[in-house]
Amino acid sequence: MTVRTRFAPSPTGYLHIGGVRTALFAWLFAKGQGGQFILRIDDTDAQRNVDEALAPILHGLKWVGLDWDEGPEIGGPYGPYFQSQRLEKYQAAVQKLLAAGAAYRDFATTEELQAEREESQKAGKPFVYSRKWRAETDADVKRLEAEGRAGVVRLLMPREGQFVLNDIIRGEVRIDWASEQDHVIQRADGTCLYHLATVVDDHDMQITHVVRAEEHLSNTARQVFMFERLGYEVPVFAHLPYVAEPGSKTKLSKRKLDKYLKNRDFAQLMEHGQSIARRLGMAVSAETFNPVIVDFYEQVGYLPHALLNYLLLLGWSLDDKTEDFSREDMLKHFSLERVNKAPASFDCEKLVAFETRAMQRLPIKQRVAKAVPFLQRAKLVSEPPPCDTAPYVTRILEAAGDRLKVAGDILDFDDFFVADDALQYDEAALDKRLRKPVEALPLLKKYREMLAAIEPFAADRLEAATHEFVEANGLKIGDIVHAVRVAITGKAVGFGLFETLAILGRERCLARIDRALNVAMQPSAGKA
RNA sequence: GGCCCCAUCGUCUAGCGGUCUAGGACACCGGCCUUUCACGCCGGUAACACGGGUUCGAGUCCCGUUGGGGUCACCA
Repeated sequence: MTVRTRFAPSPTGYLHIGGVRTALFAWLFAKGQGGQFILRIDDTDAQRNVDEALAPILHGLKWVGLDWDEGPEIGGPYGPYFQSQRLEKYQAAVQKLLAAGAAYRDFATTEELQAEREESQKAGKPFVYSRKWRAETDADVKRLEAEGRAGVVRLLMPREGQFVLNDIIRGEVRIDWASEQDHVIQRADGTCLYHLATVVDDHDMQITHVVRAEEHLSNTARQVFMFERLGYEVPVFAHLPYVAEPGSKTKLSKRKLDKYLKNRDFAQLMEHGQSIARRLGMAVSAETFNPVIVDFYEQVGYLPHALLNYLLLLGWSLDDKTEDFSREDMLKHFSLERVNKAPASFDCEKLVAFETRAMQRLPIKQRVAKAVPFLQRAKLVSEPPPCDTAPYVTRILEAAGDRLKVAGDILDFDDFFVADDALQYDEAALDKRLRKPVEALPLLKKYREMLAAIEPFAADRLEAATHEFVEANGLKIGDIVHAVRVAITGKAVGFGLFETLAILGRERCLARIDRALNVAMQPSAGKA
């Protein structure tokens, strides 16, 4: 029997980072042993814009490369894969449970139930429904309906003994049946609830292993109860620890961004992403654009594999040293047995470290291919790009080396793409390097003349000439290099100056220096 | 609060009774390199929550305490 796992998100409008990890583990477990990974949409809670709320989830899964064998868009032999389209199946299961004496019709009102709950709470006892409005016969049903009551269907849960679960990750877990409620599985209007639906679907779709987050652990007893009373084979369960907040053990949630933003690393990750997004002209509201949502990483230009590699090690490890996993390595080595039991907190710094390493290893050609779309989105390069774009960006990225951590970082080098007379100067750098040192402007002028004559206008020649220039004028290299950098890039920081000069070319360098000389003679913008 | 789960450096983890004076990675702190930034290199700080057992021997097994977390819907 081949292994079949599933990921069953509800259409919330975004893909949570913890959800990706759950999907990853389920995907790896199945695909690693030649099985199937199924995507099913838990939309029993019929919402209006399912398509709209689902799109980002499908998109996110595709982006990280977690492809599904059956599910939305591709269908499959056990469809439909949307719970909202499977109601008859659930209703049939309800009938079966009713017939088997595993469920009953119940006519209690919300208020009556609430009263019972409060009573047990007052008594300090766990709530156990009295089953007072349970209809045992058709006559009961008639009588209760005549009272104007609406009937739901509840599970007739055992009230003695223990449920024993053998979880792949957590081992043996015991729960007293008495602590379980008579859960509602069908509403008065005939619609069905999640617990029933998930059991019916997992069976219909022949799921062999339910790999899901730990918050479902306490749901397992009632689900297994249904599997058994429905005469279904019970799948194997594996409950993953959840992904926790940075620096805490509380479950990571999209709703607590304000709190996470107080974490320095998280705030930094966010700010870095937002600065890129802003330059792309994107909306950067924390509500829709933040590191808890997977889309964030795609928009900013992270490599999907780096995210996956990081997430893989969040709660799982192969041994005491292996950190880098190719997709093949992951599939080959992953096992649920080695998943940790304790929650793991989301560590931004480490994610960035994986990303940095992955980007460094990416061949230059691919780095260029990742970067160019960002230049286009920022309107720094036209679309389609001029034919000299690729070689030009290649030179920049070669010079930038590992300074490009995510593809969007290419925007740090926007100065290579703007017109000479549109270059923005960092005022602080201008003050420090050109306006404040008394000798700066005359020196820069002199250096400009040297540049005008130098042949060839190439990095190594420029470097040698600059050293000669420094020596001839009794300077230190720092006396000229910083001034030139500010003059030609507008910035205080950047990669090697001589590469920068060479890439820009003589004409643009001279034009920029001339303009900088002019600008530097004006008073600081802030004071003007 | 009831029930359930969890517990090794700041973080992710290795460790499945002796090889642990606890290993790796990220972060951090020094130093080197250096035209800025980044990288790189060298070195360093840093953990078995606590208390009882079991055992010749416990980070590793058991119990308790403490702490953390999850869950208690006609949500999924």
